[in-house]
Amino acid sequence: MLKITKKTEYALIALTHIKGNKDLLISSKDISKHYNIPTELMAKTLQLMARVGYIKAVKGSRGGYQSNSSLDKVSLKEFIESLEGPLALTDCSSTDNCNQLATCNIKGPINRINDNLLNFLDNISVVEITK
Amino acid sequence: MLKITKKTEYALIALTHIKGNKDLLISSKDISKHYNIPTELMAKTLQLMARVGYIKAVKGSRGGYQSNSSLDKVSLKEFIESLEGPLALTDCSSTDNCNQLATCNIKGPINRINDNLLNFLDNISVVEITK
DNA sequence: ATAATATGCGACCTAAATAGTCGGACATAA
DNA sequence: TTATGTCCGACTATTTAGGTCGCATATTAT
Repeated sequence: MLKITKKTEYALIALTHIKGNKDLLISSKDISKHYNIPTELMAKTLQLMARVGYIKAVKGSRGGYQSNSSLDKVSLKEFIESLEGPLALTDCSSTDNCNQLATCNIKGPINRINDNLLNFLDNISVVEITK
Repeated sequence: MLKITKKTEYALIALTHIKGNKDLLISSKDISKHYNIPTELMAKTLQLMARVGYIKAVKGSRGGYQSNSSLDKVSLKEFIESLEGPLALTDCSSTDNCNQLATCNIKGPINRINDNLLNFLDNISVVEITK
């Protein structure tokens, strides 16, 4: 309930580690071993972050990942959503497939809270975590 | 991701409905039909709320539920936790069964964010939703 | 009395989301 | 040409959420 996923956790741990070793190439295995994270899952998560552009990948032997500048302006909301999809407190906040939609008596307040929550996450910068 | 559960949703809808019909006895079926909520699940949720003390139950034919005053001071955090258990952004925020605990490099910032988030939910009163 | 209609409660089942695994392709340096 | 990387999709397992069922108890109307 209200938890962030392991994927997001692993992503933040990895990102922090990579940023802490600026200019060095860090392999997926390095990180997964260091932090006791399942190898394949760590690999997949790093690939995802590379695809999105948060880190730079270097292929081949002696390859690895490198910190990519310019994620200073990325908010936690943006970060999570780019890895996991849209954030919302309820279904009706993002989609409209809800069986109570027509008669719902808490839609207004809930959506207001949802907005405030997303705003809260949007005002947290990822670098507040990774630095 | 970050969603509140249906149980909480149903609880809030029911509570709002019951409070809107002050002094009247509202049955579980009434609510489940009105809002298109699975009967048994609505029943269970109402029983839970009655047990916690948010509403008052009257058994027997012509029985039902009634609004219980003095939930004005209940926060959304308190409400959710009493129905679902402790809220936390990560495992390490509430328990200590985490495989990264020893080496984790984001524990500090994450727990700070967790605190702020819980604080945010603790500053929302349930009546802001139900009224 | 007893039938009808409520709540109370635990065990159970199902569905969906999350977490983790596997196999194989491609890239590059030693 | 081998060792060591990233890349990627499909797959399986586990956990959590969502929903169902059966039976007990309480109360009221008939």
